[in-house]
Amino acid sequence: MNSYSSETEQRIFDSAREIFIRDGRDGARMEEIARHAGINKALLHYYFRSKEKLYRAIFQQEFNRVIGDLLDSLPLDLKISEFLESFINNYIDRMSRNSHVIQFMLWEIRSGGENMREFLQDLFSSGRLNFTPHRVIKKFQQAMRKGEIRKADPHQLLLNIISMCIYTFIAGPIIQAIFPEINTLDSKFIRRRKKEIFQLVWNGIKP
Amino acid sequence: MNSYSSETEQRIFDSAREIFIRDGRDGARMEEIARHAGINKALLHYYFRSKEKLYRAIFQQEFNRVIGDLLDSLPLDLKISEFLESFINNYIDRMSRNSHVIQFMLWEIRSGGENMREFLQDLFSSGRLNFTPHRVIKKFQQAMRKGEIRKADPHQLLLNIISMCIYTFIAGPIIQAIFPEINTLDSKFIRRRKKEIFQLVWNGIKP
DNA sequence: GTCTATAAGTCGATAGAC
DNA sequence: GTCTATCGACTTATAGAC
Repeated sequence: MNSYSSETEQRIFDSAREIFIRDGRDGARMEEIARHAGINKALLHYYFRSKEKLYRAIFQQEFNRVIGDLLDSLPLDLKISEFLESFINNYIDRMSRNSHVIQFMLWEIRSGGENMREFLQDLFSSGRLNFTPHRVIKKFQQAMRKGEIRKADPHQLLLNIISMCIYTFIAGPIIQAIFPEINTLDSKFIRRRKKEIFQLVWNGIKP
Repeated sequence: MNSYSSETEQRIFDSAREIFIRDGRDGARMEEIARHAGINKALLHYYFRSKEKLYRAIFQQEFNRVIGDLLDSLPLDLKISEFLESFINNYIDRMSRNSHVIQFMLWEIRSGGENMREFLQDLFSSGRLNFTPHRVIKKFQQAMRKGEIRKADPHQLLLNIISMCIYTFIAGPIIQAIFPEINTLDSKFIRRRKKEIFQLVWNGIKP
């Protein structure tokens, strides 16, 4: 996987990732990426022909890492309540680890999202995921048929759960501006978040 | 309120808003704003001394409009189930009307969020809101004491509701990439969204 | 592969005429 | 108030030496 043709290329990648995530596609400066990597601008263009190409490379790598990490290895054969709890815990843990990258990707979404669409296509069609949103939908539908949970729109249910898991990591600073006593990255807050989301969901859909 | 010293100033504002929201602070170009307003760069600097000042003016205006619109005029004296339904319906309606602005503000949040903190402070201390997050928290606490809803962490409950109301408008393009059959801005989807959020919440917390 | 130097172009801002 | 013209700083990208 992460085998680069040289150590320099790896250093460029690391620097570019950090600076693109911090400043965005337009705010990032090639000179700063070079300086941070301990080289100069010319060498940057020797490895990646343009800023755009470098950006796309970084974006794709981060996208696959985060989304892959997110969708991979979640046990679909658990009974529904345990599955939900496991799903929520997993999702929140992975989000809290990647909150800065999430916001970086949101910016990309805004500028059309063609990159995201393309990369998602790649990821789903690659077959290297044992876990896709569509399988979760099917699991919900099965549980509803068996009467293990109330009948509801399975897509809306999934969106509800994902919304609750992800939003505090997107809007952290604004939440803290309104409620100064909350620190959205604090481990205590995160633990409570998992518990309260699961309780609301489970009470909301159990038969 | 919206009384500008001239029609030109108004045209500048309209153009700047559109382009800042579309391209962000760094991506926006003064020349394009000028051209779009039917004037030239020099006149832009005649009215607003710098790009930064123009940006701040736009941001503050949009921020106050959206947040004010959001927090204003929500009946706190309804009984809790009706209040929740009204809150969710209101929130989603206002979000769907302002989804592009929301994403614009999220980008601002990322770059530190000092602007947001400052403007929020202004808004809450101005006293011109009859509705604040803290009052919602108090309403939840009251309802819990009276046994009208289950006991839970009121901050977490509010975050849960807001998350569900807002997330689909932030992540629209990625949701559509995964589920092509969903259009997050379609009025049918929005109506179903309101219904399913309320049902999950109410089933989740009713006594 | 890595560097210095600089081309080529863009952008924010201003001077100065009307 | 509005324009043309241009400055000066910055940015991406490349040429060419080593």
